Amino acid sequence: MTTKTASSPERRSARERLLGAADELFYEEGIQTVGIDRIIERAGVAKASLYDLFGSKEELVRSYLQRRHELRQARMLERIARHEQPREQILSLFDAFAEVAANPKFSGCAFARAGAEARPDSSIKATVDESRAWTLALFTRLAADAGAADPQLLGLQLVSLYDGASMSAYIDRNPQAARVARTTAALLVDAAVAGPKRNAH
Amino acid sequence: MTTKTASSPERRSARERLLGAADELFYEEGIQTVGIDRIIERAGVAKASLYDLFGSKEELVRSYLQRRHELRQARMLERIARHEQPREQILSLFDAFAEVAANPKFSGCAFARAGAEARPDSSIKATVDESRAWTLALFTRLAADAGAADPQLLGLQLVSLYDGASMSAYIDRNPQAARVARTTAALLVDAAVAGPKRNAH
DNA sequence: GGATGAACAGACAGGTCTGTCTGTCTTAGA
DNA sequence: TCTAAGACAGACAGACCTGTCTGTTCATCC
Repeated sequence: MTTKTASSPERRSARERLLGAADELFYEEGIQTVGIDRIIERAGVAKASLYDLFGSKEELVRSYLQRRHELRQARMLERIARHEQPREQILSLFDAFAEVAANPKFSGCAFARAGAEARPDSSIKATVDESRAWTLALFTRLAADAGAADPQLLGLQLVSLYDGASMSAYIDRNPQAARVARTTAALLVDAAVAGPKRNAH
Repeated sequence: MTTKTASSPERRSARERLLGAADELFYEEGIQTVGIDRIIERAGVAKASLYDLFGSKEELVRSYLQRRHELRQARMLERIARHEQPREQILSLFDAFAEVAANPKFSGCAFARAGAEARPDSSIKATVDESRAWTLALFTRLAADAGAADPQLLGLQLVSLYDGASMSAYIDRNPQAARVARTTAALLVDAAVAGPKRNAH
C-alpha cells in the first residue's frame, strides 16, 4: 500500500510505523523527553525490531530528521514551482510557512529544536547542519534570481526572518508571526533589489 | 565579600555558588542534559544544601533563568541609556548582542532554549514567557519612540530579527549573524519611520 | 512441507536521574 | 559555654532509560 509490505494490506511496515511515531513524539515533545518505550508503544512495534532496524536511538532520530528534511525540501520546491517571478517564489515560501504554523500542533522548527538539544559532535547535529545549509542556499539562490545587490546578505536575512518567525510562532504562540515575516520579507527583497546604492539598474 | 557570608571572606554563599554553576552548565549544555550531581560538584555544595535552598531542580532552573533575565534587563537598559535618539537606542541593542554573540561560549538565547525544552505548563515556561514579553515590550516602546507608523509591527520585526540572529549565531556558528541583524534593523526602522504610506511627517 | 526471516512479547542488565535521609562539623550569637 | 543553624559527605530509594537477549508466531518461498 505504501511502499512494499507484500501481503498485509492494512498495516505499514514496522520501519514506517516507527518513523511515524518518532515524527509525532520527537517533534511535539522533544528528543530527550521521549523515550524508546513510548515510541515502540505508539508504533505497535517490538523493541527488538527497533534495534534490528535502526541500531540505536540516535540513528532513529537521525532518520526522523532526514525524512523531515526531505519532506520539507519537496514542499518548498513545489511551492516555488507555482510561480515564475523570484520575488513571488520567495514570498510563497513564507505562505507555506504560514500554513504550517497555523497547525495547532506546530512546534517550531524541528531542526532548530534538535540542534539545540544535540551535542555538537553528534550525527544529529550534522544532519541539522545539512538541512539548514540547504535552506540557506535555496534562499540565497532565490535572492540572486531576484536581482539582489548582495544575494548572500539577503539570503541570510530571509533565513533569519524564517527562524525568528518560527520561534515566535512556537514559543510565544504568536499567530501574527508568519504574516509579519511575509511582510518583512517583501520589504527586504524590494530594498535589496532597489539596492542600497540609490540607483536601480 | 559579595553579599553576606559574614566571616569566611573567600567563598561565596552556597546559594550563589549553585546559581553560578547552574548558569554555566545549564546555559552551555542544556537543562535536561545537566544533572543535579554535576551542578553540586562544580559548585562544591552538598546535595542536601541544594534541596534545602531550592527545593527542586525545577526551582533551581527557574532561579537561574530569573537571574539571567535580570542581568539582561540591566544590560539592555544600560545600553539604551548611552544614547538619546530612539534609532540609536535600538541599534545599540544589536551592538550589545554582537558583543555577547562574539563570546566563544555563546550558546544562543537562554530563554529560547529553555522554552524549547520546557513543558508548556511548567513554571520554567512561565518565566521564559515573562522575559520574552518584557523584551517585546521594550522593542515596541522604542519603536514608538522612533516614530514608527506601526510600532507593534516594528517591535515584532525587531524581536524576530533578534531571535533569528541568535539562532544563526549559535546553531550555524555564523559570525556574521549579529552584523547582518544590525544592518537589517536599521533598514526596518528607517522603512517604518518613513512609513509605508509614502508621506513622511 | 519444511526452511527462512521478519516481527512479536517481555524479562533483564546496567546505568543515570531526582530527591530523601542520616549524621557530622563549624560558626554565630545568647 | 551552650545552642541553633547552616553546610558538609555520602548512602539510599525508586523511577526511568537504553540496549540486549530469549523464545514464539506467522507468512512466504523453495
